[in-house]
Amino acid sequence: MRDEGGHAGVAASCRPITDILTRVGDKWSVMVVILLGNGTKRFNEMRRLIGGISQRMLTLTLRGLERDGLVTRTVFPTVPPRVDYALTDLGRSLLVPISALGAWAHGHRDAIDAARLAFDARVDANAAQDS
Amino acid sequence: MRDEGGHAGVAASCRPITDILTRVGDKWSVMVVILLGNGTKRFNEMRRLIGGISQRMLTLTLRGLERDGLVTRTVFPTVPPRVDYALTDLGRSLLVPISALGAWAHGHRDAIDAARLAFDARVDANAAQDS
DNA sequence: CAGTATCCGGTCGGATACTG
DNA sequence: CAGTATCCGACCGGATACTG
Repeated sequence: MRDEGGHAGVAASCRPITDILTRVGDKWSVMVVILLGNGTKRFNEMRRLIGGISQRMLTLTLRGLERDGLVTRTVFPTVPPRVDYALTDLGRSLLVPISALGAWAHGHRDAIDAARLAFDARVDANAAQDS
Repeated sequence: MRDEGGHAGVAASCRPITDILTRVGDKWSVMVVILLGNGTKRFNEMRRLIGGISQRMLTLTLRGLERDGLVTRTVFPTVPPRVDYALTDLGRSLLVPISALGAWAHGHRDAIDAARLAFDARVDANAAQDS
């Protein structure tokens, strides 16, 4: 019982993981979660803090996180309107493994950059040889 | 020093994390890494085990992981050709936070599904009201 | 067996304009 | 302020055909 016995169950057992990773692995979700990790924020406040995200994408990202129960959206019926976003308990619990992955990414950043440079150099060398 | 002081540094500090997550958050990378996590595999062997991935995507996924120094590719100049894929030390170290995230995903799967159902029901109810 | 090459539909995400 | 609506280019990923 090591790696054999894999009919199609491998894909099935990874489905939830991949599912989460595609939610959190998109262009902005992690940044939003981490940002909300240190406090409630308003819409345009996040927009400014992130700097580079479009209105549309911030809305879509927040809606996705809200749908998954990671973020709450609180509307104050004032004028001008005010909407607060915050992490739920579920969202805060996600912060733990996300931070672990973040720490890994930060810690191995140089190694990855070096690997990329080496790989690209090797590819370029091969391409030049095929002239 | 809590959440203020964010000019544009938030995006910068999340760049490596997002970078890793877009690599690992694509459709197949996690599955491939976990699969290689319990041993060296050959190309078509992985293709069968994953079941559902196209030849093209498996190639691209493996090339990406190889480029980042997470996977090694060993070609045996035999006939028919044989190519072995395995995790590097870096790749194995990634397995740790990935597994943590996997455990989180697995553990909170029901909560997320429930949140989605509730959210969709709420949206449907609002849509019906706007008839 | 282990790829590469090409085509092509679907989705992601930015830009812009408009609204309560 | 906090969105929605629309358009559109870029990229992702599957299907298919071909190769050493």
